[in-house]
Amino acid sequence: MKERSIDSLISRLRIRVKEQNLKNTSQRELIMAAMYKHKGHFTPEEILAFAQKEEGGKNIGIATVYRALNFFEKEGFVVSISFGADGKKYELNIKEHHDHMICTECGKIIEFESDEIEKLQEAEAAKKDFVIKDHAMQIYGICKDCQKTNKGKN
Amino acid sequence: MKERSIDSLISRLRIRVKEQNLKNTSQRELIMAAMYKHKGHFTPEEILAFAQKEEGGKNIGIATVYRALNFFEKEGFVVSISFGADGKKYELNIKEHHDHMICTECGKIIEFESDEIEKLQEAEAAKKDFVIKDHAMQIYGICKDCQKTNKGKN
DNA sequence: CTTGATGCAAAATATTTGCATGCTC
DNA sequence: GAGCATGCAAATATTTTGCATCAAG
Repeated sequence: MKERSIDSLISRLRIRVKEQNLKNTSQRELIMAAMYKHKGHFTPEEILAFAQKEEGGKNIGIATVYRALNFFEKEGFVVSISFGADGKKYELNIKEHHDHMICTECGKIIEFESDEIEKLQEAEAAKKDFVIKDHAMQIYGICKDCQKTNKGKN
Repeated sequence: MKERSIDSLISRLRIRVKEQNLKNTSQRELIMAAMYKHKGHFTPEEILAFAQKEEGGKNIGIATVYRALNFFEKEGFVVSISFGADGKKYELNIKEHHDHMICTECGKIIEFESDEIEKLQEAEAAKKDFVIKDHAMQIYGICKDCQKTNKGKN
């Protein structure tokens, strides 16, 4: 499971910004750095809180987080995942593979990877002349722990 | 690609309702029937509009749609998918497989299925002692049409 | 200096909830 | 009849936007 370093992420960010004749800002980089530190799936509000704890991030506003996340998502730095009542959550896209099992009882997210599935995805995409930029897979079900506690259901 | 009939869906709904000592209502059934007719991915507002066009659905409220969708999702009748700025969309879960390719340029959703991926998902879940109830897979990228129109990008 | 980005607050959306009343069972 | 579900409106929550100002290039 190869991961990118924060440095390579930031430099990729700067490249993408430059390519589009936009301006680089410390806020956007702080938001990315904050997401890098707190690996996982978070709401924009949570990401804001993390970013504000970063050096120099005291007064970042929520609007900036939304703007940054939308940009990151468009550029493929971030993926969003939504499940049930939990709303939309964002995660830095730093892993080679990107798949989740989500427990519908407790909301726990288990990550996994499969090269075989990856290859089959590429094969399916090729059939439809579709160029893959990113992918996400969610398996919904009952995790090990909840199977124990939740016998009589269904 | 086997699909359930609307009748089997409604009867499954009634069973789930009864099991939980809830009460069956025409609204919930109308919402399900409306989703069945308009196969695809829709926002709660869109689903409301469809349901209101159903016989006897004139004055269904948006709150009822949200309540129904939350119930349907909890019970596995419906899956939600969220991508980029498009917000959360719901789809009746009537197909055996449930996978999507989403074009990040035009938002088009291409459906596909793969038994092999299905089997691998089961294998992965087994490794983690996870009981699959449902699954969803999204491949993000550029569709055939947008590849033509959009040469110079990236 | 030009123009994109930010922070703030307001606006627009989306989603949930309280409550009186209607319907199932 | 008892109690869940509904519709409506109000309350929240979420996300976007306008605008004055800041700051990158």
